[in-house]
Amino acid sequence: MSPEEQLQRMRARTEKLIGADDLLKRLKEGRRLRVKLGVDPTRPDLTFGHMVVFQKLREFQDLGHQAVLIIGDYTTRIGDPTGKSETRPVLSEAEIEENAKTYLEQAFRILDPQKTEVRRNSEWFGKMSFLDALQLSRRMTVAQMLARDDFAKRHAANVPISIVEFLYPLLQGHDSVELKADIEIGGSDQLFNMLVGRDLQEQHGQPPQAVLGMPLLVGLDGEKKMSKSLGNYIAFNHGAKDMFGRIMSIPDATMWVYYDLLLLSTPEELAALKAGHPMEAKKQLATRLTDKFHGAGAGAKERAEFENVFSKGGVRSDMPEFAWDALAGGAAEVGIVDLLAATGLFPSKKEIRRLVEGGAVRLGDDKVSDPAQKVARPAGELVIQAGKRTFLKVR
RNA sequence: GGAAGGGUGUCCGAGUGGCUAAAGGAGGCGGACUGUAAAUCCGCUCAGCUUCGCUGUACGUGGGUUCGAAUCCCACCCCUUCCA
Repeated sequence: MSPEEQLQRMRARTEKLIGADDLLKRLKEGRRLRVKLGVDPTRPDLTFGHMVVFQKLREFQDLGHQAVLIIGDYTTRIGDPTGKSETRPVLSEAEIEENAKTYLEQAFRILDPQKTEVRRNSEWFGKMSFLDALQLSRRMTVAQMLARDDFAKRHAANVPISIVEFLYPLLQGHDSVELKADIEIGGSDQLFNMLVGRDLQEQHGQPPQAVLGMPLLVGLDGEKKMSKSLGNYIAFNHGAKDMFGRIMSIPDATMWVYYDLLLLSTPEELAALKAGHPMEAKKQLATRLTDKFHGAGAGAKERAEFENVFSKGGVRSDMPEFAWDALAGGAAEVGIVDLLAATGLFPSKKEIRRLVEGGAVRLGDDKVSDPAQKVARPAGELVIQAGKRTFLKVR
């Protein structure tokens, strides 16, 4: 593929590409680019938001470039303030290590492990002295930091900004120096940090990396950025049922974004889908994404379940089962609230009571609305539904 | 170091001695409608119990005043602003 064509590919679906001319030059030299992508193992799950950026990295791999996946095990101990209104909680080393492990496992569902260089930034930061850190910190000014949008906002709103937060972009930037990155990929909210990498590289006499900002994936609510802390996310690790279900719950407008950024659909494909019924398009979206993470066929199975449960008002075929004796302690009958509480599927008895009073609970085909209702030991098996999506079986 | 303001439930935000488990909004959950979308309407939204009620916990932390405190007093912790 010609350098120009490669650049074209790299550019697809990006929000911003800085340093494109220079990048083209390197491509023309036939260089194998070192493509950096950093993730902070702050939480155990990767979400579909990460998928956008991982898929871009995968594209680079497919073009024959060197992917460098950097696990921010050291930086996580500081906490990236990006997009946050407050400082992140500090994780213990063990938690970070645990998260890092699952991150890799998940990342390789998208990336080609054979073509991925995995690094941890504790490799170099762990060796740095405090003096080294001070030297690093003198490379940027407060005014430069305050140019970053979220810092500026917080500052204006009198929301505290800790000094370590100022250090974060420098650390991320220093990673690029250590890795001699040719290009860094990140969400568009990472632009500032990635640009710091350019500055630092230049100060170290390295050619500055290109910076590629990917659009931020919108979450399930269709409005805010997908993030674990907002709860509006889909994780790589979600079970097929949850994954399918969550996708089905997104607003219609959002599904086109998902088609584009997650399935990399062509404009023609999108046009065809838009011509049909949105429900059908959404089912296909959910099916294809579920297949991607749970294997071919998983999506179709969930689709069938979904249609049975929600379109036909049926019950799920695979619901958790409980033994009556385990729940009721051998009693012949027990209150509905106690019965459900014993399953451990609900946060509190109050919550169950509310569900019952709100008419959300069904015993078999019968709606229960009295929390005092007793349930007798079922002769065979008894299906209980609480709310739209919680089913369980007692036998 | 000095001065002033502030810390309330998932979040935002009222509340300055009892009627406050704490207005209002957002979010969430549930119901109706439906395409588990959107829009709309309704209900719920700390926990436990022997549940038309009772009890426990909750307004930064710890004490105190009071029959009674988120509200008053003291100490401490934290945040913000201005001055140095």
